[in-house]
Amino acid sequence: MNTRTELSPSAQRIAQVAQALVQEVGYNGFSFEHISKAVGMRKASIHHHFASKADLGVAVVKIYTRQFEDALQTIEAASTTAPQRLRAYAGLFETTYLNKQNLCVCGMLGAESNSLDEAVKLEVQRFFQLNLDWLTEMIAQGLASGTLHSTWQAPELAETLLSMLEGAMLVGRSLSKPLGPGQAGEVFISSWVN
Amino acid sequence: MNTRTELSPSAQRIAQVAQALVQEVGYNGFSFEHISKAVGMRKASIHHHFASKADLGVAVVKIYTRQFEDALQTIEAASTTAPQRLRAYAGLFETTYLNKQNLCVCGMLGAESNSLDEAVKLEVQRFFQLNLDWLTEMIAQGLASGTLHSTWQAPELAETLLSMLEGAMLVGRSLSKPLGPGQAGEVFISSWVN
DNA sequence: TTCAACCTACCAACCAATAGGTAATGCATC
DNA sequence: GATGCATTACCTATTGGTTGGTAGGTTGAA
Repeated sequence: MNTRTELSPSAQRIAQVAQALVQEVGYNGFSFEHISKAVGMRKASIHHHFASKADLGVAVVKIYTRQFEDALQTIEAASTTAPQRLRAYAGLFETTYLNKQNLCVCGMLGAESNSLDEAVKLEVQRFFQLNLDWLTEMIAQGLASGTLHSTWQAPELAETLLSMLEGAMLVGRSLSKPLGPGQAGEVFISSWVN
Repeated sequence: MNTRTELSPSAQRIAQVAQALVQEVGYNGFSFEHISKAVGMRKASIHHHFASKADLGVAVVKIYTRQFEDALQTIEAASTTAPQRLRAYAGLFETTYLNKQNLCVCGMLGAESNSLDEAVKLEVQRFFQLNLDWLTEMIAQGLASGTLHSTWQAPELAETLLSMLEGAMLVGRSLSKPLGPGQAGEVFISSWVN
């Protein structure tokens, strides 16, 4: 299935609502009935657009991942140094959190990993790997050019940063913190910048 | 309800199984029927020990939190410097993860926060606050005594470290990483140790 | 130009399975 | 004989999903 294949307007609305529900209550926390009410369409019609819940889940993650990819490209275009880019990256998570203390779609699904259909799980995996790859490259560039300093290698730093941002959303929501992963990101990133 | 009130052997087994299920598939991912099968008791009998799912959830988190408190005391008794203690702390998470790539009970429930009964949510909050308080104190001691160095204050460092450990479990599970939060913890902690 | 064939979008009604939870009862043992 | 533990049987609501159908638009050949 081509990610760029555009969905019908109805399908888009459904996917949008589904994404919001995943971020709010998780994959196991919502049903077709919830979506049905939110979009004002009968359950059977939801099934017309997405045959199964797994199909819907896959679509949601694919769209989310694509948007993230676009955001990463925008960051690369808008800034040049690694510190700038990493801070902008952390900003993506902060922005998500600031909206109703939303979790990252894949953070939520990652937690629920074990109860997801294989296809959904795979898409979530792809999202994380994509993020790690991008972060690793940015950090490696920073280390090589001297804008970042650490005794650790880029891959470990990338994984640690991503973990921290995901975790900060989770902890923040639990404690109803007004601010999210932005601060944690800054604490971490600043330790590599001289 | 007194946390120290001991549960009957059956209730303990139920709570144990429930904890494992929370860590595996989350609060919304299991039912009384799952527990029933695992402990070899009828669904109605589970209800005899825990009137509602929320009651069971509260009990699980309370037990988990108590065990964590014990572990923190053990760490304080077994080591003296902040770096040692923080590394042992990260070790708690690593140990959890190494067992079937389990998530922290409260990491999982924190993600599902929005769909939890208030009582469960509150217990999860208590767990996180307790962890933050302990970490903050340990880090503050380290900063004061010179075994740790950072331009940041103890509370921010504590929150960042906790977030990172929680997040690392989530990301690790999603990518089926054999190693969990231990490495991320080390990356972070080592940046404060000279 | 018309008409049949074929789409897409949507719907009411229904299905079996599962959800959390209740009631009444048996059976120990203290 | 009350108390604690477990059972069978049952309840209602909800779950993801299916069936059979309608309404409206495209298409393409006669």
